[in-house]
Amino acid sequence: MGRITRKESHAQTRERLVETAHRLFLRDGYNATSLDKVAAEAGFSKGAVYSNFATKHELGLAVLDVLHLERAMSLASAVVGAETAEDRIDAFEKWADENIGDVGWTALEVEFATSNRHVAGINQALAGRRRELTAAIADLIEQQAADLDLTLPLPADDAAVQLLALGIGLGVQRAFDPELPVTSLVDLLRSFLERAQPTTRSD
Amino acid sequence: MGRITRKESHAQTRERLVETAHRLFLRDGYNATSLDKVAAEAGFSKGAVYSNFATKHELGLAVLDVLHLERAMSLASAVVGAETAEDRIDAFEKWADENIGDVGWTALEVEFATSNRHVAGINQALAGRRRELTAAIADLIEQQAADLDLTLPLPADDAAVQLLALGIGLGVQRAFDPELPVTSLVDLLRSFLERAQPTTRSD
DNA sequence: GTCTATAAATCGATAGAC
DNA sequence: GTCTATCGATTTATAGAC
Repeated sequence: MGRITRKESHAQTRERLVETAHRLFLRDGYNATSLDKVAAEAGFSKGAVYSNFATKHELGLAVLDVLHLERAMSLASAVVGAETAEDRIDAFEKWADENIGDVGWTALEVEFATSNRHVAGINQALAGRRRELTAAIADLIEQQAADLDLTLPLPADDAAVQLLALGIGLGVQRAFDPELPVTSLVDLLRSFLERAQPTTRSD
Repeated sequence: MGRITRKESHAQTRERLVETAHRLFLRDGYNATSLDKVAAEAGFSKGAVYSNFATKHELGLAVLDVLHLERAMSLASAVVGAETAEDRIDAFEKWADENIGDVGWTALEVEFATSNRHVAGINQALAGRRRELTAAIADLIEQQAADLDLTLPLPADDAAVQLLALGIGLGVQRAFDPELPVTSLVDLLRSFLERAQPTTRSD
Protein backbone atom coordinates (compact mmCIF):
# COMPACT_ATOMS: atom_id res chain seq x y z
CA MET A 1 0.00 0.00 0.00
CA GLY A 2 2.72 2.47 1.00
CA ARG A 3 4.87 1.63 -1.98
CA ILE A 4 4.91 3.75 -5.06
CA THR A 5 2.83 2.07 -7.69
CA ARG A 6 3.56 2.22 -11.36
CA LYS A 7 0.68 4.61 -11.88
CA GLU A 8 1.98 6.99 -9.22
CA SER A 9 5.44 6.91 -10.70
CA HIS A 10 3.98 7.62 -14.10
CA ALA A 11 2.05 10.58 -12.72
CA GLN A 12 5.18 11.90 -11.03
CA THR A 13 7.15 11.86 -14.25
CA ARG A 14 4.33 13.53 -16.07
CA GLU A 15 4.05 16.26 -13.49
CA ARG A 16 7.77 16.85 -13.53
CA LEU A 17 7.80 17.09 -17.31
CA VAL A 18 5.00 19.62 -17.22
CA GLU A 19 6.81 21.68 -14.61
CA THR A 20 10.00 21.72 -16.65
CA ALA A 21 8.19 22.50 -19.90
CA HIS A 22 6.32 25.25 -18.06
CA ARG A 23 9.61 26.87 -17.08
CA LEU A 24 11.41 26.43 -20.40
CA PHE A 25 8.44 27.50 -22.53
CA LEU A 26 8.14 30.69 -20.48
CA ARG A 27 11.87 31.37 -20.67
CA ASP A 28 12.60 30.56 -24.33
CA GLY A 29 9.20 30.27 -25.99
CA TYR A 30 7.25 27.30 -27.28
CA ASN A 31 8.73 26.98 -30.75
CA ALA A 32 12.28 27.56 -29.58
CA THR A 33 12.09 24.81 -26.94
CA SER A 34 12.66 21.28 -28.20
CA LEU A 35 11.35 18.20 -26.47
CA ASP A 36 14.94 17.08 -26.10
CA LYS A 37 15.70 20.08 -23.91
CA VAL A 38 12.60 19.55 -21.82
CA ALA A 39 13.42 15.90 -21.25
CA ALA A 40 17.07 16.53 -20.43
CA GLU A 41 16.29 19.41 -18.07
CA ALA A 42 13.76 17.25 -16.24
CA GLY A 43 16.28 14.42 -15.90
CA PHE A 44 14.64 12.12 -18.43
CA SER A 45 15.09 11.24 -22.04
CA LYS A 46 12.82 12.00 -24.93
CA GLY A 47 11.25 8.57 -24.71
CA ALA A 48 9.75 9.49 -21.35
CA VAL A 49 8.06 12.48 -22.95
CA TYR A 50 6.41 10.40 -25.64
CA SER A 51 5.38 7.90 -23.02
CA ASN A 52 3.31 10.63 -21.35
CA PHE A 53 2.28 12.84 -24.25
CA ALA A 54 1.34 11.79 -27.75
CA THR A 55 2.58 15.00 -29.37
CA LYS A 56 4.31 18.23 -28.46
CA HIS A 57 0.96 20.00 -28.73
CA GLU A 58 -0.42 17.88 -25.92
CA LEU A 59 2.41 18.91 -23.65
CA GLY A 60 1.78 22.51 -24.66
CA LEU A 61 -1.90 22.29 -23.77
CA ALA A 62 -1.02 20.73 -20.41
CA VAL A 63 1.24 23.70 -19.71
CA LEU A 64 -1.53 26.11 -20.70
CA ASP A 65 -3.81 24.47 -18.14
CA VAL A 66 -1.23 25.11 -15.44
CA LEU A 67 -0.94 28.73 -16.52
CA HIS A 68 -4.70 29.21 -16.40
CA LEU A 69 -4.89 27.73 -12.92
CA GLU A 70 -2.06 29.92 -11.70
CA ARG A 71 -3.74 33.02 -13.07
CA ALA A 72 -7.12 32.21 -11.61
CA MET A 73 -5.67 31.53 -8.17
CA SER A 74 -3.42 34.58 -8.06
CA LEU A 75 -6.21 36.88 -9.21
CA ALA A 76 -8.71 35.46 -6.76
CA SER A 77 -6.29 35.73 -3.86
CA ALA A 78 -5.45 39.29 -4.86
CA VAL A 79 -9.05 40.48 -4.74
CA VAL A 80 -10.13 38.89 -1.47
CA GLY A 81 -9.57 40.85 1.70
CA ALA A 82 -10.55 44.20 0.19
CA GLU A 83 -13.64 45.96 1.48
CA THR A 84 -14.42 49.04 -0.57
CA ALA A 85 -14.55 49.25 -4.34
CA GLU A 86 -11.45 51.44 -4.35
CA ASP A 87 -9.51 48.87 -2.34
CA ARG A 88 -10.48 46.18 -4.80
CA ILE A 89 -9.34 48.30 -7.71
CA ASP A 90 -6.06 48.95 -5.96
CA ALA A 91 -5.63 45.22 -5.39
CA PHE A 92 -6.43 44.55 -9.03
CA GLU A 93 -3.96 47.21 -10.11
CA LYS A 94 -1.25 45.58 -8.04
CA TRP A 95 -2.07 42.19 -9.51
CA ALA A 96 -2.10 43.53 -13.08
CA ASP A 97 1.19 45.31 -12.57
CA GLU A 98 2.84 42.11 -11.41
CA ASN A 99 1.18 39.72 -13.81
CA ILE A 100 0.51 41.30 -17.19
CA GLY A 101 3.48 41.04 -19.47
CA ASP A 102 6.20 40.74 -16.89
CA VAL A 103 6.00 37.00 -16.40
CA GLY A 104 5.49 36.39 -20.08
CA TRP A 105 2.70 33.87 -19.89
CA THR A 106 0.53 36.00 -22.14
CA ALA A 107 3.18 35.87 -24.83
CA LEU A 108 3.51 32.11 -24.38
CA GLU A 109 -0.22 31.49 -24.63
CA VAL A 110 -0.50 33.69 -27.68
CA GLU A 111 2.57 32.20 -29.34
CA PHE A 112 1.12 28.74 -28.93
CA ALA A 113 -2.31 29.78 -30.14
CA THR A 114 -1.17 31.69 -33.21
CA SER A 115 1.59 29.28 -34.22
CA ASN A 116 -0.80 26.33 -34.21
CA ARG A 117 -3.93 28.13 -35.41
CA HIS A 118 -3.99 25.99 -38.54
CA VAL A 119 -3.26 22.69 -36.83
CA ALA A 120 -6.31 20.45 -36.83
CA GLY A 121 -7.84 19.95 -33.42
CA ILE A 122 -5.91 22.65 -31.61
CA ASN A 123 -8.46 25.32 -32.40
CA GLN A 124 -11.25 23.58 -30.55
CA ALA A 125 -9.08 22.95 -27.50
CA LEU A 126 -8.08 26.60 -27.38
CA ALA A 127 -11.62 27.83 -28.01
CA GLY A 128 -12.88 25.72 -25.10
CA ARG A 129 -10.24 27.09 -22.77
CA ARG A 130 -11.01 30.64 -23.90
CA ARG A 131 -14.68 30.24 -23.07
CA GLU A 132 -13.95 28.73 -19.69
CA LEU A 133 -11.62 31.57 -18.87
CA THR A 134 -14.09 34.22 -20.00
CA ALA A 135 -16.86 32.61 -17.99
CA ALA A 136 -14.67 32.50 -14.88
CA ILE A 137 -13.86 36.19 -15.22
CA ALA A 138 -17.54 36.99 -15.77
CA ASP A 139 -18.42 35.07 -12.60
CA LEU A 140 -15.84 37.01 -10.65
CA ILE A 141 -17.22 40.28 -11.98
CA GLU A 142 -20.79 39.38 -11.12
CA GLN A 143 -19.76 38.30 -7.67
CA GLN A 144 -17.91 41.55 -7.07
CA ALA A 145 -20.79 43.65 -8.39
CA ALA A 146 -23.29 41.84 -6.18
CA ASP A 147 -20.98 42.22 -3.21
CA LEU A 148 -20.78 45.97 -3.77
CA ASP A 149 -24.51 46.33 -4.55
CA LEU A 150 -23.75 47.64 -8.01
CA THR A 151 -25.47 47.19 -11.34
CA LEU A 152 -22.87 47.30 -14.08
CA PRO A 153 -23.44 49.38 -17.23
CA LEU A 154 -23.01 46.28 -19.39
CA PRO A 155 -23.49 42.50 -19.04
CA ALA A 156 -20.78 40.75 -17.05
CA ASP A 157 -19.97 38.56 -20.05
CA ASP A 158 -19.21 41.60 -22.19
CA ALA A 159 -17.14 43.17 -19.45
CA ALA A 160 -15.17 39.92 -19.15
CA VAL A 161 -14.50 39.87 -22.90
CA GLN A 162 -13.26 43.44 -22.81
CA LEU A 163 -11.00 42.91 -19.81
CA LEU A 164 -9.54 39.66 -21.12
CA ALA A 165 -8.95 41.02 -24.62
CA LEU A 166 -7.38 44.18 -23.27
CA GLY A 167 -5.14 42.11 -20.99
CA ILE A 168 -4.06 39.90 -23.87
CA GLY A 169 -3.37 42.87 -26.10
CA LEU A 170 -1.33 44.61 -23.43
CA GLY A 171 0.57 41.46 -22.50
CA VAL A 172 1.48 40.78 -26.11
CA GLN A 173 2.80 44.26 -26.70
CA ARG A 174 4.64 44.34 -23.39
CA ALA A 175 6.41 41.15 -24.38
CA PHE A 176 8.55 43.15 -26.79
CA ASP A 177 8.06 46.67 -25.40
CA PRO A 178 8.01 46.58 -21.58
CA GLU A 179 7.70 50.36 -21.42
CA LEU A 180 4.02 50.14 -22.30
CA PRO A 181 2.18 50.62 -18.99
CA VAL A 182 -0.72 48.46 -17.87
CA THR A 183 -2.69 51.37 -16.47
CA SER A 184 -5.32 51.16 -19.18
CA LEU A 185 -6.52 47.88 -17.70
CA VAL A 186 -7.31 49.69 -14.47
CA ASP A 187 -8.78 52.61 -16.40
CA LEU A 188 -11.23 50.28 -18.11
CA LEU A 189 -12.25 48.72 -14.81
CA ARG A 190 -12.70 52.15 -13.28
CA SER A 191 -14.87 53.26 -16.20
CA PHE A 192 -17.16 50.34 -15.47
CA LEU A 193 -17.50 51.46 -11.88
CA GLU A 194 -18.08 55.09 -12.78
CA ARG A 195 -20.98 54.16 -15.01
CA ALA A 196 -22.41 51.61 -12.58
CA GLN A 197 -25.71 52.20 -10.80
CA PRO A 198 -26.37 51.35 -7.15
CA THR A 199 -28.64 48.34 -6.79
CA THR A 200 -31.66 48.58 -4.50
CA ARG A 201 -32.01 45.34 -2.64
CA SER A 202 -35.14 44.00 -0.99
CA ASP A 203 -33.53 42.51 2.13
CA MET B 1 16.15 56.00 -69.99
CA GLY B 2 13.08 53.96 -70.76
CA ARG B 3 14.81 50.66 -70.14
CA ILE B 4 14.56 48.81 -66.91
CA THR B 5 17.69 49.41 -64.94
CA ARG B 6 19.24 46.86 -62.66
CA LYS B 7 18.05 48.76 -59.63
CA GLU B 8 14.47 48.80 -60.89
CA SER B 9 14.57 45.09 -61.62
CA HIS B 10 15.91 44.47 -58.16
CA ALA B 11 13.13 46.53 -56.64
CA GLN B 12 10.55 44.64 -58.69
CA THR B 13 11.65 41.24 -57.46
CA ARG B 14 11.76 42.53 -53.94
CA GLU B 15 8.24 43.86 -54.19
CA ARG B 16 7.02 40.62 -55.69
CA LEU B 17 8.66 38.59 -52.95
CA VAL B 18 7.02 40.74 -50.30
CA GLU B 19 3.64 40.37 -51.97
CA THR B 20 3.96 36.59 -52.10
CA ALA B 21 5.24 36.36 -48.54
CA HIS B 22 2.37 38.60 -47.48
CA ARG B 23 -0.13 36.17 -48.96
CA LEU B 24 1.49 32.96 -47.75
CA PHE B 25 2.21 34.24 -44.25
CA LEU B 26 -1.43 35.23 -43.91
CA ARG B 27 -2.65 31.91 -45.25
CA ASP B 28 -0.35 29.46 -43.47
CA GLY B 29 1.38 31.48 -40.77
CA TYR B 30 4.93 32.77 -40.43
CA ASN B 31 6.61 29.74 -38.91
CA ALA B 32 4.84 27.28 -41.19
CA THR B 33 5.92 29.11 -44.35
CA SER B 34 9.43 28.35 -45.57
CA LEU B 35 11.46 30.69 -47.71
CA ASP B 36 11.52 27.97 -50.34
CA LYS B 37 7.75 28.15 -50.70
CA VAL B 38 7.80 31.92 -50.91
CA ALA B 39 10.47 31.89 -53.60
CA ALA B 40 8.80 29.18 -55.65
CA GLU B 41 5.36 30.78 -55.43
CA ALA B 42 6.82 34.10 -56.55
CA GLY B 43 8.53 32.44 -59.49
CA PHE B 44 12.06 32.74 -58.10
CA SER B 45 14.49 30.55 -56.27
CA LYS B 46 15.69 30.88 -52.72
CA GLY B 47 18.82 32.68 -53.87
CA ALA B 48 16.69 35.62 -55.00
CA VAL B 49 15.27 35.88 -51.50
CA TYR B 50 18.66 36.09 -49.86
CA SER B 51 19.72 38.61 -52.48
CA ASN B 52 16.99 40.93 -51.23
CA PHE B 53 16.73 40.06 -47.53
CA ALA B 54 19.51 39.14 -45.16
CA THR B 55 17.32 36.90 -43.00
CA LYS B 56 13.79 35.58 -42.83
CA HIS B 57 13.09 38.09 -40.07
CA GLU B 58 13.81 40.96 -42.45
CA LEU B 59 11.25 39.63 -44.90
CA GLY B 60 8.82 39.27 -42.02
CA LEU B 61 9.31 42.87 -40.96
CA ALA B 62 8.81 44.04 -44.54
CA VAL B 63 5.49 42.19 -44.62
CA LEU B 64 4.50 43.78 -41.31
CA ASP B 65 5.07 47.21 -42.85
CA VAL B 66 2.71 46.36 -45.68
CA LEU B 67 0.10 45.18 -43.19
CA HIS B 68 0.38 48.37 -41.19
CA LEU B 69 -0.02 50.49 -44.30
CA GLU B 70 -3.04 48.50 -45.43
CA ARG B 71 -4.69 48.89 -42.05
CA ALA B 72 -4.06 52.61 -41.83
CA MET B 73 -5.43 53.21 -45.32
CA SER B 74 -8.52 51.04 -44.94
CA LEU B 75 -9.39 52.56 -41.58
CA ALA B 76 -8.89 56.09 -42.82
CA SER B 77 -10.99 55.51 -45.92
CA ALA B 78 -13.71 53.90 -43.81
CA VAL B 79 -14.08 56.89 -41.51
CA VAL B 80 -14.10 59.68 -44.12
CA GLY B 81 -17.45 60.65 -45.60
CA ALA B 82 -19.35 60.34 -42.34
CA GLU B 83 -20.88 63.45 -40.84
CA THR B 84 -22.35 62.75 -37.42
CA ALA B 85 -20.66 60.89 -34.60
CA GLU B 86 -23.10 58.02 -34.98
CA ASP B 87 -22.29 57.67 -38.65
CA ARG B 88 -18.60 57.49 -37.84
CA ILE B 89 -19.20 54.81 -35.25
CA ASP B 90 -21.25 52.85 -37.76
CA ALA B 91 -18.44 53.16 -40.29
CA PHE B 92 -15.94 52.03 -37.68
CA GLU B 93 -18.15 49.10 -36.75
CA LYS B 94 -18.30 48.05 -40.38
CA TRP B 95 -14.53 48.32 -40.69
CA ALA B 96 -13.93 46.36 -37.48
CA ASP B 97 -16.34 43.65 -38.52
CA GLU B 98 -14.50 43.18 -41.80
CA ASN B 99 -10.96 43.61 -40.52
CA ILE B 100 -10.56 42.25 -37.00
CA GLY B 101 -9.80 38.58 -37.00
CA ASP B 102 -11.33 37.65 -40.32
CA VAL B 103 -8.33 38.43 -42.46
CA GLY B 104 -5.94 37.05 -39.93
CA TRP B 105 -3.34 39.77 -39.98
CA THR B 106 -3.64 40.24 -36.24
CA ALA B 107 -2.73 36.61 -35.73
CA LEU B 108 0.18 36.96 -38.13
CA GLU B 109 1.57 40.05 -36.45
CA VAL B 110 1.24 38.48 -33.06
CA GLU B 111 2.71 35.18 -34.16
CA PHE B 112 5.75 36.96 -35.53
CA ALA B 113 6.12 39.14 -32.44
CA THR B 114 5.79 36.37 -29.88
CA SER B 115 7.78 33.77 -31.77
CA ASN B 116 10.74 36.10 -32.12
CA ARG B 117 10.41 37.94 -28.84
CA HIS B 118 13.78 36.59 -27.70
CA VAL B 119 15.61 37.19 -30.96
CA ALA B 120 18.11 39.99 -30.60
CA GLY B 121 17.18 43.14 -32.51
CA ILE B 122 13.62 42.16 -33.33
CA ASN B 123 12.25 43.63 -30.13
CA GLN B 124 13.38 47.15 -30.97
CA ALA B 125 11.99 46.96 -34.48
CA LEU B 126 8.63 45.79 -33.18
CA ALA B 127 8.58 48.35 -30.38
CA GLY B 128 9.21 51.14 -32.88
CA ARG B 129 6.39 49.97 -35.11
CA ARG B 130 4.09 49.67 -32.13
CA ARG B 131 4.73 53.26 -31.12
CA GLU B 132 4.23 54.54 -34.64
CA LEU B 133 0.94 52.70 -34.89
CA THR B 134 -0.28 53.94 -31.52
CA ALA B 135 0.65 57.50 -32.42
CA ALA B 136 -1.20 57.25 -35.74
CA ILE B 137 -4.33 56.02 -34.00
CA ALA B 138 -4.03 58.77 -31.40
CA ASP B 139 -3.77 61.34 -34.19
CA LEU B 140 -6.86 59.96 -35.84
CA ILE B 141 -8.74 60.12 -32.54
CA GLU B 142 -7.70 63.68 -31.87
CA GLN B 143 -8.67 64.69 -35.37
CA GLN B 144 -12.09 63.12 -35.02
CA ALA B 145 -12.66 64.65 -31.60
CA ALA B 146 -11.74 68.10 -32.89
CA ASP B 147 -13.96 67.63 -35.91
CA LEU B 148 -16.93 66.80 -33.69
CA ASP B 149 -16.14 69.52 -31.14
CA LEU B 150 -15.70 66.98 -28.39
CA THR B 151 -13.36 66.76 -25.43
CA LEU B 152 -12.61 63.13 -24.69
CA PRO B 153 -12.72 61.78 -21.15
CA LEU B 154 -9.12 60.62 -21.42
CA PRO B 155 -5.97 61.59 -23.37
CA ALA B 156 -5.99 60.48 -27.00
CA ASP B 157 -2.81 58.47 -26.40
CA ASP B 158 -4.48 56.42 -23.70
CA ALA B 159 -7.56 55.91 -25.83
CA ALA B 160 -5.34 54.70 -28.67
CA VAL B 161 -3.58 52.22 -26.39
CA GLN B 162 -6.91 50.85 -25.22
CA LEU B 163 -8.37 50.53 -28.71
CA LEU B 164 -5.24 48.94 -30.17
CA ALA B 165 -4.80 46.50 -27.29
CA LEU B 166 -8.46 45.53 -27.38
CA GLY B 167 -8.26 45.01 -31.14
CA ILE B 168 -5.17 42.84 -30.78
CA GLY B 169 -6.74 40.79 -28.02
CA LEU B 170 -9.93 40.26 -30.00
CA GLY B 171 -8.07 39.43 -33.21
CA VAL B 172 -5.91 36.87 -31.45
CA GLN B 173 -8.84 35.09 -29.89
CA ARG B 174 -10.88 35.23 -33.07
CA ALA B 175 -8.03 33.52 -34.89
CA PHE B 176 -8.97 30.26 -33.21
CA ASP B 177 -12.54 31.03 -32.12
CA PRO B 178 -14.33 33.05 -34.83
CA GLU B 179 -17.55 33.01 -32.84
CA LEU B 180 -16.23 35.72 -30.55
CA PRO B 181 -17.88 38.95 -31.74
CA VAL B 182 -16.04 42.22 -32.21
CA THR B 183 -18.82 44.32 -30.74
CA SER B 184 -16.78 45.17 -27.65
CA LEU B 185 -14.50 47.30 -29.81
CA VAL B 186 -17.45 49.45 -30.77
CA ASP B 187 -18.71 49.39 -27.19
CA LEU B 188 -15.43 50.84 -25.99
CA LEU B 189 -15.52 53.57 -28.63
CA ARG B 190 -19.09 54.38 -27.71
CA SER B 191 -18.21 54.62 -24.04
CA PHE B 192 -15.61 57.23 -24.94
CA LEU B 193 -18.26 59.27 -26.72
CA GLU B 194 -20.80 58.93 -23.93
CA ARG B 195 -18.35 60.33 -21.42
CA ALA B 196 -17.11 63.06 -23.76
CA GLN B 197 -17.83 66.73 -23.11
CA PRO B 198 -18.77 69.24 -25.81
CA THR B 199 -16.00 71.68 -26.53
CA THR B 200 -16.77 75.42 -26.59
CA ARG B 201 -14.85 77.01 -29.39
CA SER B 202 -14.00 80.69 -29.77
CA ASP B 203 -14.56 81.02 -33.52
C1' DG C 1 21.28 39.43 -59.58
C1' DT C 2 19.55 34.93 -59.85
C1' DC C 3 19.95 29.83 -59.94
C1' DT C 4 21.55 25.25 -58.64
C1' DA C 5 23.39 22.45 -55.29
C1' DT C 6 24.51 21.61 -50.88
C1' DA C 7 25.94 22.38 -46.43
C1' DA C 8 24.89 22.12 -41.53
C1' DA C 9 21.99 21.70 -38.05
C1' DT C 10 17.66 20.65 -35.75
C1' DC C 11 13.57 18.58 -34.55
C1' DG C 12 9.54 15.57 -34.03
C1' DA C 13 8.56 11.04 -33.86
C1' DT C 14 9.57 5.88 -33.94
C1' DA C 15 11.70 1.16 -32.95
C1' DG C 16 13.73 -1.98 -30.14
C1' DA C 17 16.62 -3.05 -26.01
C1' DC C 18 16.22 -3.38 -21.05
C1' DG D 1 7.83 2.88 -18.48
C1' DT D 2 12.14 4.64 -19.75
C1' DC D 3 16.45 4.81 -22.52
C1' DT D 4 19.38 4.60 -26.59
C1' DA D 5 19.78 5.07 -31.27
C1' DT D 6 18.11 6.55 -35.41
C1' DC D 7 15.01 7.75 -39.05
C1' DG D 8 13.13 11.03 -42.06
C1' DA D 9 11.94 15.22 -43.16
C1' DT D 10 12.56 20.14 -43.12
C1' DT D 11 14.80 24.33 -42.44
C1' DT D 12 17.87 28.44 -42.77
C1' DA D 13 21.72 29.92 -44.89
C1' DT D 14 25.85 29.60 -47.97
C1' DA D 15 29.07 28.70 -52.16
C1' DG D 16 29.91 28.79 -56.73
C1' DA D 17 28.18 28.59 -61.64
C1' DC D 18 26.09 31.58 -65.14
